[in-house]
Amino acid sequence: MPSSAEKSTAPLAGRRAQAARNDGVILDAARAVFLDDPKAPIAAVADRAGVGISALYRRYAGKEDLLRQLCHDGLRRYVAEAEDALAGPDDWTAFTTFLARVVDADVHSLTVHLAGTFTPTEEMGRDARRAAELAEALFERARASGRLRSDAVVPDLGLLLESCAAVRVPDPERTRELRRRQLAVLLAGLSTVPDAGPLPGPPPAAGEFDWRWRRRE
Amino acid sequence: MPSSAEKSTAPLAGRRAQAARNDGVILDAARAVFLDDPKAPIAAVADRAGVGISALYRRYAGKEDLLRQLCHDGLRRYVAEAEDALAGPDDWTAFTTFLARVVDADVHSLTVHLAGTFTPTEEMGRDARRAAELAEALFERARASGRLRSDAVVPDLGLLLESCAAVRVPDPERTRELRRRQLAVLLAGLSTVPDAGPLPGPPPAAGEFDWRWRRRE
DNA sequence: TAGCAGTGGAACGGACCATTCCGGTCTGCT
DNA sequence: AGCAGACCGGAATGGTCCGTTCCACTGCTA
Repeated sequence: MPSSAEKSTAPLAGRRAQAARNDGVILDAARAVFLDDPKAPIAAVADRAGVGISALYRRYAGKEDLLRQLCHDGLRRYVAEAEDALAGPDDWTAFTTFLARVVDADVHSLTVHLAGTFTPTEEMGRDARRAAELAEALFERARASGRLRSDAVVPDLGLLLESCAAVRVPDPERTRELRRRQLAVLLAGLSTVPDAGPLPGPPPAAGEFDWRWRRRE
Repeated sequence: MPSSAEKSTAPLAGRRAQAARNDGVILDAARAVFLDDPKAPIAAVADRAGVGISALYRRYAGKEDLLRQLCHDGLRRYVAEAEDALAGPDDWTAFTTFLARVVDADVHSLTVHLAGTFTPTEEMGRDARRAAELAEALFERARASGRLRSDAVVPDLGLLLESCAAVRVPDPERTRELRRRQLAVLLAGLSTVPDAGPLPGPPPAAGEFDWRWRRRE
């Protein structure tokens, strides 16, 4: 309990400050909780954040609202990482560091795995489209670098991210390490190799993973 | 109507036959349902099987019992496929066909993903141990063939199977195709390649994925 | 034809959860 | 100083979902 010493200047003190700080605390807690279990109860978030349920409902109209927010944040993160990577000079490096960052931040769980639990906004649709464009750009540059096997296609990225997100152990830090390893294996598998035969079956198609976004009834 | 003519020989008719047939129908339905959603309600299985709930409870003491049975079957399937593959002459082929079969049958979802929903029997423990031995044997043979990259370790198989099981679209047949593709990528990634750097981070350890088997409370 | 294995499905009781509501506390303003 | 209201903790509410039990019924089987 900081007393009334600092008043107006500093980054807010007292009740207001606590409230403002809670904004972040709650969002962080929500991210952690729903990352661990997409259908965790709201109360779990409140507990994790160390606040009451009211603090949550003061900020979000309901669970769906919170989920949507979280998912949208993840989407934005994805876009941001893609843009950042795209700014780099080396084609292959841009591709791999983008994937590494996205895997590290578990953006996939934050977006795809939360899909269907809320009705998306129009803006999310736009962001998703933009994300797809950027991913394609990254992919094309990777292909241009010549290090990508020729029968790999853009939607393979979906498979790759899903695979990495599936790796999961109780300890988050260890999870990150194992995912990095898995990513390395997958990237090696998608790289040009002299002998390897072609990948089997029809390659994944563009919208083939969108089914998750259909509202679950 | 078929009176007491055929009594013991023929595949049974009438009430008894129906019952015997239901055994299989129910098990199939249960597999399909729980593969799709490990926490599906019992009623979903009954519906899918086209029988009443009683038909289920006549055969299994409860949900846990059914799940355990299903899981054990999966485990046995795993062992059977491993033994079968081990009998083949070519080291690398034995390894890859084993994996393909296990992935096709979705044995991973049947075992690991159902873990923690029931208390395992002692026999399952034995079978699990045997499964691990066989997997290791297969892995060592693959290594002996020289086609496996040197920094791959046995527990990487767990990562691999988890990854493949994570691939999932509404259509089961398409799911199988996509998983085959994913498996191909992963195997390529685990194969010996001239330039590739070493895999990052500490490799997965032996019991590192056993946490799922701890009873969820 | 009596009896019962086998069954369908309603009913029960409990667990779980989103959301609302009711005091209470502290603050910023007058 | 004092008060209106922002903010909050957490109990209470109402509803859904699900495992399991129960009971009436059917048609073999002996």
